This record gives sequence, C-alpha cells and structure tokens, in this order.
Amino acid sequence: MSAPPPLSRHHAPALPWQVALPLPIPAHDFLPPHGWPAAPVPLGHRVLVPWRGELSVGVVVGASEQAGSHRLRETVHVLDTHPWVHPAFVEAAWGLSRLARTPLGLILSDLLGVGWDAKHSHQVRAVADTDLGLFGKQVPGTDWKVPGAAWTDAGQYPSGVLDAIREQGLLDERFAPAPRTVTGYRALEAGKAALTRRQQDAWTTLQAAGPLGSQSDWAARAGVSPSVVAQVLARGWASMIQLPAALPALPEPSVRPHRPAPDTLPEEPVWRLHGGRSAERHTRLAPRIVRLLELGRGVLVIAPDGATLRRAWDDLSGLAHSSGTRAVCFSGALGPAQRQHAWELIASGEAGLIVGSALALCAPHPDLGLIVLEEEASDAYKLLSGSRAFLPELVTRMAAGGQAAGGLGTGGQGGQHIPLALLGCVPAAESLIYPGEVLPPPTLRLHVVNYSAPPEQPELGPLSSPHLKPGDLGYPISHDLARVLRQVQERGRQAVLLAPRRGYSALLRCGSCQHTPGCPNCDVALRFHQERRALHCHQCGYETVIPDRCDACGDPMWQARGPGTEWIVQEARKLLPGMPVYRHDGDHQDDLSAMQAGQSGVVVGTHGLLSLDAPPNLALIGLTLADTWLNISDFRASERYHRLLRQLSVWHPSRAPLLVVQTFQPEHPALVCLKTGKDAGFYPALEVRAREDLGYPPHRLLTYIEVAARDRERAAQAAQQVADTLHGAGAAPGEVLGPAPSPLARVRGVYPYQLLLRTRSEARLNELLASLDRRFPARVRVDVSPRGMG
DNA sequence: AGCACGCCGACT
DNA sequence: GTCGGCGTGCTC
Repeated sequence: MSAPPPLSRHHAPALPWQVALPLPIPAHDFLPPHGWPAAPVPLGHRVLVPWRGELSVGVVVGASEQAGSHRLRETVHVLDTHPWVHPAFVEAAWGLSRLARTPLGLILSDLLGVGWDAKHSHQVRAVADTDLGLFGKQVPGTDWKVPGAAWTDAGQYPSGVLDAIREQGLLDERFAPAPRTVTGYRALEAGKAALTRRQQDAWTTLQAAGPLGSQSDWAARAGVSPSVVAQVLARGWASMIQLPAALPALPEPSVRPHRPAPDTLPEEPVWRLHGGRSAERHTRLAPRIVRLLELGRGVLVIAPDGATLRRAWDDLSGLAHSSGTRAVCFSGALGPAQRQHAWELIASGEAGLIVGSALALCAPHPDLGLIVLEEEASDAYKLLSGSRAFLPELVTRMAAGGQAAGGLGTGGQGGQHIPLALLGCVPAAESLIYPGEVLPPPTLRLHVVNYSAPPEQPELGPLSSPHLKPGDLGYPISHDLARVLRQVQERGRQAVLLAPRRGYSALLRCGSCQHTPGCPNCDVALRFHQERRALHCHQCGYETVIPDRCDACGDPMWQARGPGTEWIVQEARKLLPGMPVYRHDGDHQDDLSAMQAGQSGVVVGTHGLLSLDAPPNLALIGLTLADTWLNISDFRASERYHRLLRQLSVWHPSRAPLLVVQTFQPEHPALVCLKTGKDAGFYPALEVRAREDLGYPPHRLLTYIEVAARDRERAAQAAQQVADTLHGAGAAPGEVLGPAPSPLARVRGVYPYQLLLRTRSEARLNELLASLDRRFPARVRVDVSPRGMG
C-alpha cells in the first residue's frame, strides 16, 4: 500500500461529474478524466465512462456537490469540444426529473436522437514501465492478450480485462473520431491468378476509373456482369477499401424570397401568436427570426407533427441564407448519418436556424435567441412512453432558466433564459397568461346539421312524433352532407369525412333530452362498462349503477353507438358509386397518392388525418358526429373540439372548403364561437373561466399517479397505501382523488390503479410527492403533465 | 434497462 | 435431488 499523493492547494481534488446514461436510472458520478482541469465542468458534452465492464456514452449533466462515499471511476474520454446537448435543456430536464421523480437519463434518451453510438477509434497501451501480463492470467487457466508498451487497437482485448487494467490506472488510452467512410474497390497491380479476357477488361476499367463505390457500379462501367468483377476480387487483382464518405445530403431549404418588414412582436420572455393561417403567422414571425439570425444568434422552431414541420420548413427555411447562415431540418425522418451531420452543424454554430420535431429540442446551438413552439396546444407534444415528458412543460422551463414555469421551482441554479414564442391555430387554455396577439379568423364556410331537432319541413307543419330518431335526417351521413358529397363527385373535387374513432367504451345518453350522466366529482361523462354493468368515472373512480330512466326527464336511456370509419366508408361507397373512397386511421392507411395528386375522391379518417397535408382539391370536410369529440371523459374535450374545428377550417393552406358539422349539440359554445366569427382566443378564455370552479388547469396543477402490479390485490393495496401516505402528509380532501382501477383493467399483464393530485402550486405538489419517496409493494409512476386520460 | 442473486414450486 | 419462475437490488 502506498501513501496517498500529497494534496497541493493549487490542485484541489476535482469534484465528480454527474453523468446521465440513456437508461432509466439517476445520473451517476464519475471523476473527470486524468489530468482534466477542475473547471469548467463540460455541461452537455458527451463522455465515455466505464459501465458494467464496458465503455458507455453518457452526457455530463452537472457537477456533484461532494466527493462520493464510495470509490468512483474516472471518465475515460470527453467526446465533444462543444456541448452535444443544450445546457438550458439539461437544466430544464433536471427540473422535470426532480419534480416528477423521473430519471434524467430517461428524459435524455427520449429526446436526444443522435450521438449515443459514437464511433471512435480506440487505442491502448500499458503505462510506462508496466507489465500487464498478470491481468491476462486473472482467471486461472487463461492467458488473455494484454496491451504492451506500444499503441495497439483496443478491440483485440476482452473488455473485462481492459477495464480491470483501467481501474488500476495502468492503461493509457487514446481516441479519435472514426472518419466517415464507405466501402469501395481499388485495383491492385498483381493478383494471385491469371485473369480471363472479360476480367482483364473489368480490371482495366477499375484501374482507369480509380476507386469505385460498389461492385455493381464497377460492373456497369466495365460493361460486364457482377460475377466477373467478383472473380477479379477473388483472384486478388482488386481489394475492398474504405473510402472517405461524402457528407450526407440534408433537406434543401426553400428559396422563398423574404420581404423585409418591421418586427412588431412582443419582447417578453414568453409570448404568443395565434389565429389566422399558418402562413400568416410565419409571415409575422419572419422579421424577428431574420433580426436574430443577422445578429448571429440561433432560432429553434419545434413542430409536433410531419405536416406542421413541413409547413414551418417551407415558410421559414429560406430566411437563413439571406441572413448569412444556414437552416437545418432535424427530425426522426433523417437517417443516422444525416442526423450526425445536422447536429454537428448546429453544435458548431454553422446552422443558425433549426426547424425540427421534439428531437430537436435539445439542439446545442451555442447562442439560442428564440425557441418557437408550433401548434403549442397539440396533444402530440405529450410523449406516450418512457419519460412521458410534455414538450411545452420542458420548453417553458428552458425559457425560465431551469426554474419552474410559475417561479415555484424546486431548486435549479437558474441558468440561461431563452425567449419562447408559442404559436398555433388556437391558444392552449394554459397559455393565455402570456402576452401576445390573435390574428383575425380566415374565411369560414360552415354548415351545421342539427341532429337534435326535427328537419325543416314547413309545408308539413310541426312533426307529430316527439321522439325523432337521427335516422330521419340521414345517419351517419345526413341528407345535407350526402347532397354536397354528390356535388363534389359531379365536379370531380375532393372530400374528407372525419369519423369518430373505432369502438370505445360507450356512453349512456337519453333518447329524448340528450342528457348524458356525468361524474359528480369530475364533470366528465361517465363511461358504460358492459362487464360490470356499471357507470364509471375514469378520472376519479366514482361508480354508480346504470339508471334505467333519465335523471333529467324520466324517459328510458339508450346506449350511444359510435360510428366508426369502416361504417362511414361503407355508407360513402353506397352513396357515391364510382367515386374512390379511401380509409386512413390507426388500423389501416390506404395509398392516398392519387388524392395528393389532385384526383377526385373521398378520404374517411380519424383525427390523425390532420397530420397529413390537405388534399389539393379539397372542397368539403364532413364531421360526421362531432359530439364524439365532446363525450370523451376528459375535461379538455371541449377545448380539443374547438381546436379541431379551427384546424379543419385552415387545414387547406389557401382554400376554405365547406365544413359540414353533424351534431346533437348545435349550440355548443365552441361551435357558436366559429359561427359568430369570434377569434381563436375567445373560446379558450371561456374555458379558463369555466374551469375555475372545477379546480382544473390552469387554476390547479393536475398530476396523475399510476400504481401497477402483476397481482391485482397487491396493486389495489399499494394504491390505497399511496393514497394514505398522501393524506398522512397533509393532503387536503380535494387534493387527492382516487385510487380508481384503470379503465383498462389489465395492461400488459399488470393491473394499474390511478390517483389524481390537484394542487395549487408546484411547490405544494413537490411537497406531496416527496412523501412518496419510499418503497411501495408495486410500481408507482408519476406523470406531472397528464393529457387525454381515459 | 439489463443482469445477477436468491428464494420457493413441478419435474427429468 | 435440480430447473426455472420472478421479486429485489445494483450499476458510479
């Protein structure tokens, strides 16, 4: 045992770095690499660290407060010279991680889509005057190869042996980025065996052309079959070599000219721009982007889906070149080499304008001056697996410099503030607190088919039957809708019919007065459960027997039947013989290229259709049963319905197709707002007021807790324990709802139970969640930004 | 997440 | 007697 080296005042022991690995575990501590200066900490840089006997890529997410209790390993190598992940994103992810008890590595692996598989050449040697022979014999009876005094390639040694040597500090290592290469073929001067005439030709061609990228290319140039060139290779007259690869091609920016205009947008840290058409919003946004790019700053534009991304790219990417920088598009649609290349352009600051999907949120531009969140109210920003992060939540934290949105953060050093612009067709109810403007609504052609009233037949007088069935108006395609569909066919135009989803657990509705039983606690419709013969609230777990008479008018109840896409397709084919009818929903996607090319036809689909580009000749959009968007047991249902109507009205980039809405609730405020020409911000403001009394966002913070176990009893007990713990920690009666069994009784072999927290502030939420920082006999998962439950 | 360890049920 | 289910714990 040797004495510890003397500590010099000038060389204080470096504090460990916290490194996040792409795993659902907390960040782990590693010492900086040997000889690395104590400061600064390379926040956001990728590193190679020893992990379970191998080297693994991680991201430095902070400095540890103190040296750990146990002996830490050293970081082996720092891969980057610039941050690979934006430090403001790291801060924001920390905030979410601490509050939601979500491992930082999980958030990072969800949202960093490039660089985890860093390819590097890796060479090793023994430190001076050391014989590593002993390490080769550590397992009795074996004698592994070990590095000597000269640099050798690390790949030839077992990783476990290397790690053992590394841990003893006896290994010198060096890394170099692997050059981008592709395989190619080069002619050799002499081979092992003589060549035939054709093989000779192929060899001469290769000799003259220089290295070629593929055997088929070579064969084509030589005018011989691929088997001939294979023989040339086999006879040793040519060899496969690695050629430097060209940089991968990236999506081309648009060349749309930018007309200079004054920048009149707000200067606040967070502001919004809503209403109008997407192109109008982009025109208003352009001067701000140009101004920032000309100052050499970066602008990041995030879109929730493919159609929005394409629009943003088409409208905005042309602004970069005229501002002396370049634009890159970054999304999951890029291949690995393209992602790598695009990310390097961003990290080096060469690309000032970044337009991308959620995967671009952590883009490491060295000086971001603005983040734009397109369609900020889109549900697509909620990640449905892994960390279940909600992009608007993270991006708001980035704008607040790592602090929580309302300044109620649970720590965080409060780093860089990045201005944030929230854009969209309709503002989210949560966003109305920010300053901004709403553009006037575009032209709207709307026709409402009222299923709750008798048809207008003045010549017949009042209808005798008080119990008019929807069938009398035509169901699921009303006579009005059928008439305009036939016109679309006659004129060779295009139509889209939106159908409610496929089968879902049903609701109960009164046949006479349209009353739907709701939950007394949650103000959502109760769901009908066939197997339990009960009405059930998917939000709080309230359960009641099925009433046979309507509470409101005493008439018999009947079960609502949701028309699915298949039924609508069938009806549309019957109605329009000879007209192509396509289907596009979660289950099946017909080829829509004929429609996109402008040919006449009808597409029947679900909400997902909106993430495609609108057919160019679109003349009609039919919402076959609008009420389905209202009957979902989710307090955001009406807000979503309003947004759907607005999105449909501006789906086509220039035209205003006729929008036919078939509904039992023609007086729903969301629909009335459109009919009366209110702007897109009017209805969300109504919503905010309506939610006040119910204790819903934005007035309260809603948090979903899922307790799940393979054994139903255990899950139920654990869920009760969680509730008891929360109450024990001082939760007020209104703050904890549940537990309730999940609407899907068994999901992938586990029985989930759910609880809902309704807190006044993030600080209060953190207080309550802190009480759950212990073990329960089931998996407990916290979702601090739940969307679309039920 | 992956992987090892460890503890109880049905079998060559 | 063992194989193998999966609950628990660990990775710096």
